[in-house]
Amino acid sequence: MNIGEAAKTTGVSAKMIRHYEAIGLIPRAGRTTSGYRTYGERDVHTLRFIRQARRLGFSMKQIEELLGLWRDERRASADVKALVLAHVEELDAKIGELRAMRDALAHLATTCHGDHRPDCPILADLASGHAGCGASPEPAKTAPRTRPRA
Amino acid sequence: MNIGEAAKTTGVSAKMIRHYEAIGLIPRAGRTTSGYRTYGERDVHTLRFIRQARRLGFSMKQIEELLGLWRDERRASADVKALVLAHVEELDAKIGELRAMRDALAHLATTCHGDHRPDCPILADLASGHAGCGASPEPAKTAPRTRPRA
DNA sequence: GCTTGACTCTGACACCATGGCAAGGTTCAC
DNA sequence: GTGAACCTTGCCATGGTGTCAGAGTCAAGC
Repeated sequence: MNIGEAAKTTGVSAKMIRHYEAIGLIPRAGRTTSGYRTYGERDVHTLRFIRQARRLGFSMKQIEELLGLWRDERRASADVKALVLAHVEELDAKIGELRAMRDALAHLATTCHGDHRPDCPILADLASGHAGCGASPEPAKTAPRTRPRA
Repeated sequence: MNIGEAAKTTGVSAKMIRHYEAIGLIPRAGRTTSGYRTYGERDVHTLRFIRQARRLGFSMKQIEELLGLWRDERRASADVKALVLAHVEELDAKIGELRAMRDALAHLATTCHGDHRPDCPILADLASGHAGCGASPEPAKTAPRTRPRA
């Protein structure tokens, strides 16, 4: 299987497959004599695993750990669960931040009459510098942009 | 006021002030004969406006528009409101995605006994490739990382 | 006046995950 | 053998921020 077909069947772009190889997330693919990468069932499986984890918002680092656990026959399921629960907490934190922003903005919007006149409490509030959103956003792992292809 | 002091009083780092100037978000600052940037009340005001908007999760592009409206005496408050409501929708979408991930993961976690044994439905699910999270995450504007300083 | 420390300047590199483009090689069907 | 569709590598871009390096500037103390 060439990289294009692997991409098609796994939903991971060829570009990303190469990238994952480059950063060592997946082992170096086999090559034909002319240098084309080749993929088998096993590789496809791994790629699907990765795509699925990305969809669930895991960072590459976390996915590395998940892959390690996946490949380790002697893993303890508790380790997997802990990793997942930690990620759930991250998501909760992120959601909380966004919701604080959302609520602050929605409230602000209600204070603005929204017509042709120029005076606008929203701008006044922004200019005042006085917060309105309690959240103190973290670096905030960007969610994976899942497959524009599939 | 030098850039350092402007940074301190506005909560925008000196680095970012220079960056905003470089991308044209704020006008070029005045300079001393030796090349130091100087800032006045007006600049401080603008910077606080920007910081506040970032805190509320607006992208730089949106902030550019907000600044334009802010500076335009003849704006219609409806334009501001529309911009804000659009951003609220973006936030809602983002929150929805994250919550879908969160719920899928939380559910998955409940299926895993989480002990010393290796068998783990979480890994099995990831490996199956069969989704579990309906969300199809967008590029996902990273939330601003607000001031480690203040 | 000289030194020292705190500031400033510019520019480059890093993050993270991904896309895009370009210039060239390969494979396969017609 | 030719063209289309694929593959290769490598570089640049995104967004918003930090960090670092090397060099200039300023003010205060001696």
